[in-house]
Amino acid sequence: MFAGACMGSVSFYICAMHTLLLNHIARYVTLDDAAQQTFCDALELKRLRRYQYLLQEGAICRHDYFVIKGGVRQYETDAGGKERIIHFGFEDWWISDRYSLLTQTPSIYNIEALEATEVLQINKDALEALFLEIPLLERYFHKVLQQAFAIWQRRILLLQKSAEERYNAFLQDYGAIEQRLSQQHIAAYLGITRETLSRIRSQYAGKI
Amino acid sequence: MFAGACMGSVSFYICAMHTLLLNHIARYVTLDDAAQQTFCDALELKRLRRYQYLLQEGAICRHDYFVIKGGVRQYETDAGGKERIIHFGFEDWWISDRYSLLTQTPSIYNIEALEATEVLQINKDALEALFLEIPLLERYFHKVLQQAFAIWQRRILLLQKSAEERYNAFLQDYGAIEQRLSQQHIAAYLGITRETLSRIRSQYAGKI
DNA sequence: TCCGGAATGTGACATTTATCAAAAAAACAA
DNA sequence: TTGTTTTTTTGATAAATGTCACATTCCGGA
Repeated sequence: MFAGACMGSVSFYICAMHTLLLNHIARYVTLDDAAQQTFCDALELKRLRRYQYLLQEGAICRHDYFVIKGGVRQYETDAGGKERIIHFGFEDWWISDRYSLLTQTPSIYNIEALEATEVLQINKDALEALFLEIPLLERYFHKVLQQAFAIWQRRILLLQKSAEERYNAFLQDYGAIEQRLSQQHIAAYLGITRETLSRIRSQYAGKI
Repeated sequence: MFAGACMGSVSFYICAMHTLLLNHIARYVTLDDAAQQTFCDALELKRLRRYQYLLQEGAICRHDYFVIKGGVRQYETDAGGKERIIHFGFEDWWISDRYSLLTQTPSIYNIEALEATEVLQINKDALEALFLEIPLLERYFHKVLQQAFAIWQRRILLLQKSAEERYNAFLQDYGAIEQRLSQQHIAAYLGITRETLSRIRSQYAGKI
């Protein structure tokens, strides 16, 4: 167990499970050991089986989640029962319902594990408290959000284009995780039906 | 002239043009007078006539802009010459090409004044330097970005819905600025043609 | 006031995508 | 393996939206 591995001398409080996140942070800011320790202390590991929820519609989102293993999807179920995926989260990605987290109102989204998944979660209030203590930490989260924002801006442009263009862009951006997703999830992410996606794909098969 | 009004004793360095922005900041964090002064010193006023560009395709975006009067649109012109508006900016909104700003690569967007407009601009590097000096300032920008992100998340969901639903949501969210926009700009924002928008609107006329 | 250009509205038709139904293929469990 | 369920593919058809052409309205400048 990870918890066990964390016991013992002080130097072992930072566990293997934290390294992915600490490396991620190191790409943006340089935290000293004490700050790393303080931050890691606020993290909690959460394991999910496939189909298990990280967040369910109607609940208030109180955590930000960093995926260290596996993958999740964040989706809305509309009045007609159709699912629209607005975001995926795989290794090295932060995920949560930012709107619910910000306003502390019930979420309209579900976040569900696509496979066996492990995330590190941090409580919103705990994180905000840490920002006061460690300004560099806020700088990290700010930078990560800036990057995410830039990507989402691009996505908005994409959603205004044809089904085929969206799929091409998806392959470019998410080629690495394409094999881990079902067609219907890709379609739900692109805002098209699985039938349309299937037809686009079969066109390609002919061309290649 | 504003510049003139700013001359004289030290207590007048913060000008009328800054109050909208300072009030905006005050809604998120509390800056002391010195910090306000330092921040305002980094700002520059820019006036635009209608149709004038704040940013042109191909240029590297080096500023973040806060609109204090008037309005702008941020749009892409695609290969077929069709314009897609990804964002508007009116009073009390920050606007810029976050991707270009972040990566310092040429922008694919134009930002153009829709009417006579005044913005306060701040240089990216100057702002980052200020973040080190005034951590609360980074907190403010982080919070503003969080809020913008939440709104954009919602927009992505909307873009996956029907033309009519998008228009309804637009009226809800931007009812206040609807009269200041032309139909074709609204259509370009919603990702539909102006003909389709015109037809949706004429349906309503019948219902009311 | 009138004129000319831009924006908006309308109709006919084309294209894209969704919907529904069912078959084929793949994944999974006993 | 075999049987069962889920996912993907395929076809026929419907609905939504786009395109093109042109009429109408709106608006600012001479």
